[in-house]
Amino acid sequence: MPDIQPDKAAVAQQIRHLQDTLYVVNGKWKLPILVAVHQGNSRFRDIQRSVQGITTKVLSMELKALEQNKLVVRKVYDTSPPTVEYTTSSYCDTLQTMILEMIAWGKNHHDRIREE
Amino acid sequence: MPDIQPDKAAVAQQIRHLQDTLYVVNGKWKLPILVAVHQGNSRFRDIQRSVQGITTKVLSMELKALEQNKLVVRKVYDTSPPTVEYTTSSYCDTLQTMILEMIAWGKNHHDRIREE
DNA sequence: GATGCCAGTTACCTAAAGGATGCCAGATAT
DNA sequence: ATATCTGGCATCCTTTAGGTAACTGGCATC
Repeated sequence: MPDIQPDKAAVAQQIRHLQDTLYVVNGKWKLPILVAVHQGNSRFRDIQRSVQGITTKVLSMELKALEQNKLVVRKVYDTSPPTVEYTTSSYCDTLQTMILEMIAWGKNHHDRIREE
Repeated sequence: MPDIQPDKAAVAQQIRHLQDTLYVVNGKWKLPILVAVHQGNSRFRDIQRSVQGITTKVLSMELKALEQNKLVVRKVYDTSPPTVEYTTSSYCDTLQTMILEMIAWGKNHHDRIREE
């Protein structure tokens, strides 16, 4: 009976939330793509050039996934040839502080590694 | 000559920092494990029970990787049988705000998904 | 009229991540 | 005495992420 420890349940809950986030932004590329798009790269090739090393196939797949998760918006303009524009959604903005934290940590970590 | 756009370089730099972070905490399990350990689960089996669904093999591998990245500390006590204790390092604390942001976002995202 | 740009798609392949199962040895609990 | 706990390791297998390369079809440019 005293086996039930409420804080263990709370920790488990936190871990589940964390895993929900990881599920959406998993992989090498999703967050870098979001940053690139958010910073104004709206065209497919521009994004590809910003995110060093990504191939067209992977970028195409990742953009689709991000669109499904409502983080980016894809608009096609009926020009000739058709123009495609990617933008980040307002929902994507809710990720901003998290991403900024990750960028800051990465910078700090990089400096730290170089010191060794 | 006017091809060089300084803010493009800055964006590229940010993306690189982000990728450095992703490199350290990549995969399904590393951050959940860190949370579990940080919250006081110091024994192997306790961690395994906290991080739902992880197998001993994967946990063992991930703990080694985290130890190599100086995020967790492994101590063996010379009892019989030997007791093994995992704790988070002080360096790991620098990840805290980032992780808290991720947990918060995951919670919010989960609620948002359920509304649909 | 050949080349290159755009926004991708398709097919194929490899490496790595992750999962399933079984095992060990000493100790404690039933 | 036997069942279970500890901290893992070894083996085998499946899945998936990601990479390579080639191609498309309209338009513009050289």
